[in-house]
Amino acid sequence: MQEQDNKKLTMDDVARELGVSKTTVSRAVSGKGRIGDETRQRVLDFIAKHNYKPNTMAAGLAGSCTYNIGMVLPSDLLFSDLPFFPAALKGISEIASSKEYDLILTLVEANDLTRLERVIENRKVDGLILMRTLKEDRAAAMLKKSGIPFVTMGLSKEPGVYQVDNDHEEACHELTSILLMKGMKKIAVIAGDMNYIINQNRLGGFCRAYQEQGMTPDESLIFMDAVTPVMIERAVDAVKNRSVSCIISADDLIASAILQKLEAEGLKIPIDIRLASFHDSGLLAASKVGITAVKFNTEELGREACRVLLRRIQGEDVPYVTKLPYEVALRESTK
Amino acid sequence: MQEQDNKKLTMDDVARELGVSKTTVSRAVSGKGRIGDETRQRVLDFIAKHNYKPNTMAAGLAGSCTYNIGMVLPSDLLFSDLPFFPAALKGISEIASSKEYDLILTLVEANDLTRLERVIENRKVDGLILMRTLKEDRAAAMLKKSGIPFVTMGLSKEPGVYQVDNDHEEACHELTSILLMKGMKKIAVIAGDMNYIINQNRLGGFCRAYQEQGMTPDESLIFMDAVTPVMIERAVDAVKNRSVSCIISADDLIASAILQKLEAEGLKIPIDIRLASFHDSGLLAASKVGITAVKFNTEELGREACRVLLRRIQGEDVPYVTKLPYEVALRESTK
DNA sequence: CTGAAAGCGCTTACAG
DNA sequence: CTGAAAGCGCTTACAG
Repeated sequence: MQEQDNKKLTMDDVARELGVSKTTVSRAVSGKGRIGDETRQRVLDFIAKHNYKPNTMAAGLAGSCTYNIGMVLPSDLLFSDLPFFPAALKGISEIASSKEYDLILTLVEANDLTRLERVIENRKVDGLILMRTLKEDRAAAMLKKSGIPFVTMGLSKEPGVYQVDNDHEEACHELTSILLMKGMKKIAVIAGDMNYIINQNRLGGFCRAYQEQGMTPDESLIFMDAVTPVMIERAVDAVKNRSVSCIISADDLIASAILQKLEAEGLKIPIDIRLASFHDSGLLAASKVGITAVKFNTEELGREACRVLLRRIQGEDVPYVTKLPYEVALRESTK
Repeated sequence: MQEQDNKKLTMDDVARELGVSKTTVSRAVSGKGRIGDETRQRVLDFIAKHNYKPNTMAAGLAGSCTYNIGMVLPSDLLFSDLPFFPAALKGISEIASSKEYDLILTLVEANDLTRLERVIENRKVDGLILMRTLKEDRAAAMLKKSGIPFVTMGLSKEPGVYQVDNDHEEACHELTSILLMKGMKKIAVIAGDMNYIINQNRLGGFCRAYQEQGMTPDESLIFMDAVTPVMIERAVDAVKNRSVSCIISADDLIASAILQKLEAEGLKIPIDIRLASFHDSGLLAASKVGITAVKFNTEELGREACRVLLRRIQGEDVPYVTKLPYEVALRESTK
């Protein structure tokens, strides 16, 4: 009780109280360097009892390690793809905090890397997670050059980058294959910002499914970069009189805009047209008919990304690409 | 170009190159301490040209300042009250990064303060923003004891706490008053977790509006802690045959659940019943009828909270309570 | 297995 | 207005 109210204990205090050197205390705390079992235990006991906490700033300066990991998120993703960020964050936070790491969150605006550069140059983090990959990934390129460990959520085209993904390509491939086999030959796709690799992967899986069945997708039914409600409405307009059997929406925000538009046009699902989506967030719960969707465990994606990063920081060998499973939930909307 | 690839410049390097002391460089960089205008300019020019960046760890250790600010969020709020966190985050990030501060995000689970304690004990931040206030605010209490500057988003019952809020009490008071004056005497309220002060404020404003018009709200029409869809459905069930004129929903997630339930029950808005909500997020865009809502500028709330915190960190005097405006948008749902 | 000492890159009294 | 020097609290060769 007494010590709690005093100035914080330093390593010096601990060493003095115990009659050992700072070196010894440091070794006991960090687990690095040779030290007798008994001595280590004595130090550890004392520390636990008196609630000593090493000063991160000092440790960082001396050992160049911060116990911080950086998360980098394009700020527009805060609002689109809504359920993604919170879920991923929760997973990352869980693993990070179990290893005593804290999280520094950097929102990057468009193509402006200054905030990210500051974090790197100030050595505020031991490693980073890029929460989304881009076609022209200047952030990934910069990080690679800087030599700091990092992992991306989603596939990256930069060679030699550690990446964790739900395999959206394969997921969209499977979804499309199923729809095709069910007899829907004319499928439209409405996808978001094609600068995000994830959207490219989805589209890629879609096309591959067609090709594997010896068909070619109708390019006039593929709508890319549908980032505003108006663009989505236009896409639906362009689709509605062409006897399309099904629309695949590249995420739930798009799907819910499509739903509204279809309703406004008086088109019923699955009678007049069918609909399938990615993600399966609460956004679609409002729909009376169940919407077929590819489901991902985004929290687990966050956890895994964080695990991989931590291993990289420790210098462990990790495979470059980790793919996590997905699940296709078939529901009424594609009956 | 040359220096960019070399080891990072240190303050020592700069001092040597310029033929001045480290002290002088430090003063020029920090702006603290007496220094000649001309000297300062020389140093600043050199720094800009050679892209010198002070090492935060070192500065932190010596001057005990981290250039980090902490954001603390109860993890359940990541998913409920959906639009709040991203918007607030964006605002905070904007101000913080304009002052060269980075953001450390701490998710706290239920009543577990360990993560927060770690951030404090490791002195990882210069100050914190509590993104939500609680009835029993152990986090606020702990921070106050620790003496570290912090501000809360939302009102706090702890005395002597700096707080920034949208004045939900007054907002709900105004909303309710308007509804009452429009002749809706029997209003039900469905509110979320009452551990959050914000929900108490909303309810408080509601009751005050009744009292000011010489009436008493019907307690059996006030539903608190409606945190699951099932509870919200039950509340609607309890309301539906009691000729209630309007339901006030304490946030958009609840409102959208209410909408679904009303639709399932075949109740039309505003014919059979009316509805008003807080926030006005995209969640309600799916509704065909416009939903009356109190609107807040959450991004600005984030900005202001961050400004207040930064002033506190600098030791400036700031009023304890800052209230930001709101707006009542009357729409079809309360016609 | 343990310790004395130098050093990480800053800040800040204290002198001048 | 400027500088020499001590110090922030750790880590880590280097010696023993």
